[in-house]
Amino acid sequence: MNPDALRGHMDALLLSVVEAGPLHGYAIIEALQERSGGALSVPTGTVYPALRRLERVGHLSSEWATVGGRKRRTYRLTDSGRRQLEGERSAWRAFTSAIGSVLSPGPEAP
Amino acid sequence: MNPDALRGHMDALLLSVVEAGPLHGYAIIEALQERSGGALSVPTGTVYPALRRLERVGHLSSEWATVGGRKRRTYRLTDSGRRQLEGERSAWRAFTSAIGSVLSPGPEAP
DNA sequence: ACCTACATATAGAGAGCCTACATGTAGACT
DNA sequence: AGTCTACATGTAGGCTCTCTATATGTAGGT
Repeated sequence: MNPDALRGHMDALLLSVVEAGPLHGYAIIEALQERSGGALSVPTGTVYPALRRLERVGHLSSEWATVGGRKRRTYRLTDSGRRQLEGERSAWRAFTSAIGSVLSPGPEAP
Repeated sequence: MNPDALRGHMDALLLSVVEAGPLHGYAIIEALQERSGGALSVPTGTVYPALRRLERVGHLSSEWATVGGRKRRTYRLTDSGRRQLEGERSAWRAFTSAIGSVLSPGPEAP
């Protein structure tokens, strides 16, 4: 997967994964990989800063927890984040539709 | 359309538009807009450098022409570009599939 | 004279994703 | 005891692409 292709879609991915329930960073990375059938291997250096960014703008909130002697920062979707995710989903549909119509060869079926 | 979303998909778009036949930059911008139903308004400052880049790596070739007193640089898909376009299309399918499966809520249908 | 459409190009900014590196715990295996 | 892997978070710096803004010039209409 070309890294650049993910540009601008990372937010949607992260928000979508924490939608069902709170998750910590490491689990988010695993969930991303699992839900994409192994196609998405997003490095930690991408995910952790992105999560902080999403928290900074209010789409996520976080709290520390200690499980089995390990510290986890668990992220939760805020109301703002939920609205954002809705927007991201419709933007995604518009995006794929636009690119798809350019990429698909031949005349489109009416 | 969020500008960042196009990252890494510009090449596929440009190659796809010149697939049917040679076009010059300005016409490529119009074709992009038309074929996407108006969704894609890519600025000249994006397209012209991108076309030069694609020529530099060998996916496009260009030649100057003068039509109605105006100079045009007309781009044509090379063999390398044609192969690249094929790869871009399958990458696009993989990409939408991966993101889509993460974004779509609820359990997927088997 | 002025404005719009056509046509190409470059400089500089901005943002975000990646590679590497740094740090530390828990548990399994040798 | 020592080593290795999995778990877990984080930062610094680089890279590349897209965008904004600007520059330049022709053709044609009003």
